[in-house]
Amino acid sequence: MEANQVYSRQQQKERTREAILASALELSLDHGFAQISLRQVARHAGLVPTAFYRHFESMEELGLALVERSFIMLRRMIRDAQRDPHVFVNIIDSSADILVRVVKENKAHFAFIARERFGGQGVVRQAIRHELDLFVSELAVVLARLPNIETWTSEDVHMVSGLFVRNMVSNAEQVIEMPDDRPDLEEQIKAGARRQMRLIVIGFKDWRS
Amino acid sequence: MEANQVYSRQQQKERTREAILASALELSLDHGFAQISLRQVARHAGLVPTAFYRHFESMEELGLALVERSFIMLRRMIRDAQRDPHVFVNIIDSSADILVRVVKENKAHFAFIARERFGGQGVVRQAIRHELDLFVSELAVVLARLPNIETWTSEDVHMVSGLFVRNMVSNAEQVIEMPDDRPDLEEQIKAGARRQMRLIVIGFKDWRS
DNA sequence: ACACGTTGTTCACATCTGTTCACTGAAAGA
DNA sequence: TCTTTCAGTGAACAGATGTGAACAACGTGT
Repeated sequence: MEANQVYSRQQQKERTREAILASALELSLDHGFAQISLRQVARHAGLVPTAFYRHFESMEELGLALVERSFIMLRRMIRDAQRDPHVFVNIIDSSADILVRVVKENKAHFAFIARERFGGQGVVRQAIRHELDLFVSELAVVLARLPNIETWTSEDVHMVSGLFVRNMVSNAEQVIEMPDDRPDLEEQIKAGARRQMRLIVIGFKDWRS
Repeated sequence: MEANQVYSRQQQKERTREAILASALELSLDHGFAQISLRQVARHAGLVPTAFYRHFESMEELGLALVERSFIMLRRMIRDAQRDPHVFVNIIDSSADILVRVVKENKAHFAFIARERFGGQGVVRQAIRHELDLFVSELAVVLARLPNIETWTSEDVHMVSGLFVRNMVSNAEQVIEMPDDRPDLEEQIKAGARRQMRLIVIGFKDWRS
């Protein structure tokens, strides 16, 4: 190394580990995680292929680390959103805004989840499905406290939660696929998301069984 | 060839083309289309790698052929479903039944669409998105004639159509991922789909703007 | 009957892959 | 200060990959 005496051993190790993760995320944006090779990741991180093994046993382990990391990000986003004062005033409109903004900010992570949820190799895909199921359950707990919903059966609440998460994922997909030079589409996506949420919410008060 | 004098040249060509398409579809069920190689497809179809080029210029072209084929199947399914007398009696329940049945029957095609919709390489993914958009528009025309909806703006109808297609895709994904040895899950998926559709339909009559 | 065109084969090559092994240099610990 | 530890290197491998060129076999139109 040139002038890295500044960093301790642990710091340096953490640094290159970070570089590997970032490289994998960036490369999988273009080609999908399952398509990229160990050598590509190492090269992009400025490493020789064999050095990869000092940090991950295999590409699969790297993939699982990315899943974990992506969902940590997702949960932080939800937590922050719940603190936002705007969501009390108008849940639907602000949710759409927040979704679009956060997805744009963390495009690579969301794209990773969206793609590998189906495209990925066995274990990674399984991990994502598990995390998503968990996420539906967590949202169900939040929803259960809403005015029109507090009398519903837990099955019904779970269903609605699934409906919301599904639409969240789907809208996130749209934002990811949105070309950078078409900011008009952003408003269109938001409008669609709002409409969908409103329609679902309208059904709440007349729901039975 | 051993005893294939029975078949004309065109017939034989069509046969191996068919074999290539079927092989690609079958192989992509396990690993995803983007992961499989030209050589694997050729081998599985009983061909030498270079013979592949007599039928497709590249794997990408093969992928596009599979997209086309899968959506032809999807449209035929919708057309047949509309003829089914049960759908008049109870749209929601029979839709859920039909969806699960057809997806089970054409698992490979649906899995291909679901996976490559996001996991795939650029052109294939783009083709699928385009076909799906088209599909939403087609469904919108059908929906526009429904009792509560005929007064809506076309934008709103399009939105609802998107909501339905999205849920259809999502439920299809669940059916695909369903283990073969768990037929109890099937009823659960149907129940979920029914609930979701009902909730959305309930919103219809109170929808405005 | 014969020349042509087309499907599929055989051989070849350069490239990229994952993984192994022995190594080096410098930080960490004694 | 001397020794140990360990992140990163470099060369080497066996295998898979896409693709090109020459060639064989055989339906097809003349």
